[in-house]
Amino acid sequence: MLNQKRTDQVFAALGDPTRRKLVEQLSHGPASVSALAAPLGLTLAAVVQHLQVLEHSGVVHTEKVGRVRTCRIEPTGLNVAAEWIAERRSLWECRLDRLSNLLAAEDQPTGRTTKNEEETT
Amino acid sequence: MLNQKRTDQVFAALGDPTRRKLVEQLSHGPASVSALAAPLGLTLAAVVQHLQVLEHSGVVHTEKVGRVRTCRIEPTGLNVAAEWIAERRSLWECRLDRLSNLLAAEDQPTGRTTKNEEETT
DNA sequence: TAAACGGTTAAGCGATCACTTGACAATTGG
DNA sequence: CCAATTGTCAAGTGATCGCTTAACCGTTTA
Repeated sequence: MLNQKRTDQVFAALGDPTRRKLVEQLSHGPASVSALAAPLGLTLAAVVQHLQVLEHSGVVHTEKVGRVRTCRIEPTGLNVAAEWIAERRSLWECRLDRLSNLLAAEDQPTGRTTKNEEETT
Repeated sequence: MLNQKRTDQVFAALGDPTRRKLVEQLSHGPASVSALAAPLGLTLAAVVQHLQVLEHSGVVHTEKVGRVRTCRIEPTGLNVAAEWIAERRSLWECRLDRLSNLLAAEDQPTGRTTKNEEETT
C-alpha cells in the first residue's frame, strides 16, 4: 500500500493543533509564511517547520517567488484522511447490517438455516 | 468552543498509526484487549493505554464484563474529524467560487461595480 | 550600497509520547 | 483451592516533537 504511507503522513500532520490552525487559515485563502505566523504568535522558524510537514504530507502546496513564499491548500490533500474515515464508517455499518440480518433470520427460522454464527452484541 | 477540544482529542488520537490500526480492527467488529494486542505484537499494557486515549476522545467505547473488556467503535466518534475536513473543503471551495465570480465580473464590467477587491491567485 | 524584509537552517532544550517491565488485582476453569 | 487467564497500575526509558535562539542568505527598497 503506497497509500498507507500518505495516510500516516496526513494524520500525523493534522494531529498537531497548531498545524490544523495553519490549515484553517489557508482554507480562507493563500498566505505568506509571516502572515501565517502573526496570528499564532509563533516564530517564522516554527511556522516553516510546520509547513514542511504539511507540504510533505500533501495537504498544502508552497511556492516561493522573490523573497516571499506563498502557501495554499492542496485541494486533494485531505482526501486520504476523509477516505480513511469514510471506510471505517462503511465497514462497521456493513457489519451492523449483517448483524441485523442475522437477528431477522433468527426470528423467522423458516427454510434455509443460518449456520451457527454468534456475535457479541 | 466545546467542540474544539473534542476535535483536538480526536485528531490527536488518530495521529498515531498504532491507534488507527486499533480503530481499523474495531471497524470489523468488537474485540477484547488481548484480541487487539495479538495482531500488533504489543503488550496488553500498551494497548490499554491506547484504548484510554481512544475512549477519552470518544472514538471508541469500552465495557468490562467479568475479566474481559470489550471494545467497540463509537459510531458518532469520527464525526468531528469528518466535519472539520468537510468544513476546510467547503471554505476553500467557497473562496474559489468568489474568485471565479470576480474574474467573470471583470470580463463583463457592465452595470454594478465590484468594489476593488484583489486576490492572489 | 546599505538597511530592512522575508525566509531558511542548525543546534539545543524541555516536554510529551509510545512502549516495556514488573508487581498486582480480579475472574474463570480444573 | 490452585492456577491460568485477562486486564490494570506505576515507574522508567529512549525517542520524537514543538519551539526558540542565533547566525545567515537572497530580495527589495531607500
